[in-house]
Amino acid sequence: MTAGGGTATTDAVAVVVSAVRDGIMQGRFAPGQRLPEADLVALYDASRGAVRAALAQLENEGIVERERNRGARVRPISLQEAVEITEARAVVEGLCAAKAAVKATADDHRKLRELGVELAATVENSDVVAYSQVNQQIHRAIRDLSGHETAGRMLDRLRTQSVRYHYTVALLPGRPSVGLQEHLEVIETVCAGDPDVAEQRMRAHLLSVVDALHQLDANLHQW
Amino acid sequence: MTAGGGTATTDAVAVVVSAVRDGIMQGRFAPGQRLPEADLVALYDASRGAVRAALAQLENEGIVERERNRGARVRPISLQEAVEITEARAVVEGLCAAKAAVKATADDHRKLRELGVELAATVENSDVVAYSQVNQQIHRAIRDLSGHETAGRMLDRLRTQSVRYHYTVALLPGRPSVGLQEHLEVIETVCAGDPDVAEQRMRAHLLSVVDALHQLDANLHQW
DNA sequence: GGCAACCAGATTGTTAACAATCCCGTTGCC
DNA sequence: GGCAACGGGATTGTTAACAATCTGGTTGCC
Repeated sequence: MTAGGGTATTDAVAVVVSAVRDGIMQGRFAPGQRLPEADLVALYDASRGAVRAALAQLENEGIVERERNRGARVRPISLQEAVEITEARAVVEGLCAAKAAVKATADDHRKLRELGVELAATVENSDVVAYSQVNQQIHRAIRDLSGHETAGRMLDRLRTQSVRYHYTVALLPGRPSVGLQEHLEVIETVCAGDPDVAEQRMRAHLLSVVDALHQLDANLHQW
Repeated sequence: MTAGGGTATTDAVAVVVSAVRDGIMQGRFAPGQRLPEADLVALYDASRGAVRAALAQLENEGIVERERNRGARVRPISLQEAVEITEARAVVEGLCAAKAAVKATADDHRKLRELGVELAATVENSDVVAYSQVNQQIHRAIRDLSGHETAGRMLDRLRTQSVRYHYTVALLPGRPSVGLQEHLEVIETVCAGDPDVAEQRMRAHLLSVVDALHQLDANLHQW
């Protein structure tokens, strides 16, 4: 559940990093909210040194910003940045899809199609939470199939930065069914073994997420 | 000169980070070499805490690896990893080229073409060092023109990981003239304002670097 | 001679106290 | 009343000492 990027520092800091990151993802820490070291020490029963190291790492991951002598706060992500992140995902996951199309075995194809069926079920049941989860599983599966570790690390990093937005995109009316269609196409082209088409489809899918983000923005300004 | 990624931590650690990073890039610290904290303290006259924070950041950047209670060492980069990094660069810089093709002004076109002329001169003079520098300037210019900050951060990170290899690629016989040709094509298509073709050309260029890397590997095994 | 337990030096991990900086309410003056 | 200097409290930055762990060589036994 907890993005497992990077090598281990020490145990204590890893615990704090995970806790704060999850807290941000789940919205328990709001964008812009301050994160005083003393509070984190009390919350997670860690030493100040550990908290300090954890904040440094989170800053490096881009989800926390620090100002000298003024502490850390949750970094707010603008819509423009969410768009950029999704555009970057589009090209990197496109690369993964292309590699996956070449490398995947018949057994992998079966598992991918299974995930496709699962995703269809979540749309049928209008289960937005499950939709998001299976959605992630599909992207993760293709990223794993590609065997491209560098791309994997980049995607880990991008994901942690933008997860807050993913939930909201799935809430757009009609979005899940569009997303389902696109995912099924991606899965089929990966199974077909054509790297170029697989890449193109994956990119098209994520660029449609970019459109959805803009639509989300329009809705927000309307209110 | 010094890759300027990331926000500022404190001054002292930033100094150590830059120093060690440059040391690795220039080959003063060899891959696999140990980096004892005490040595860095003595070398850069910094406190141990600062050195420690710096090592944590360098680990996060992927150019140093640490094992608990066993210290830090320069992370060796395999050829496979260099290939992966270049493949990732291909798609991300492709994105930048596409954006740049749309955004660039007539003045930008002029400056780009100037860089192309400079690059041609370095090939004419067989000046490999200057070739590498102008090469970087061209890629940097396109990345800046794109205005895509997320892609920019990703490229910064990729670059610091693989700089050791860049020098060597330019040393392959005939490589500079091939690279020159490709760069000129990229520049012209960006100036033409067609995002799709610009992206395609940039990707083709970097995938040809991937080929060069493989060739480098073959040469190495021959010796 | 070979091998396992052991010990000293070196190296890293952790903690706690000290110093510097900033924020914000207060005071005194014009 | 408005404004600038001041000061206490809170928060972060830095340093130094202490504890834990690893490495490599040595000793003693079989």
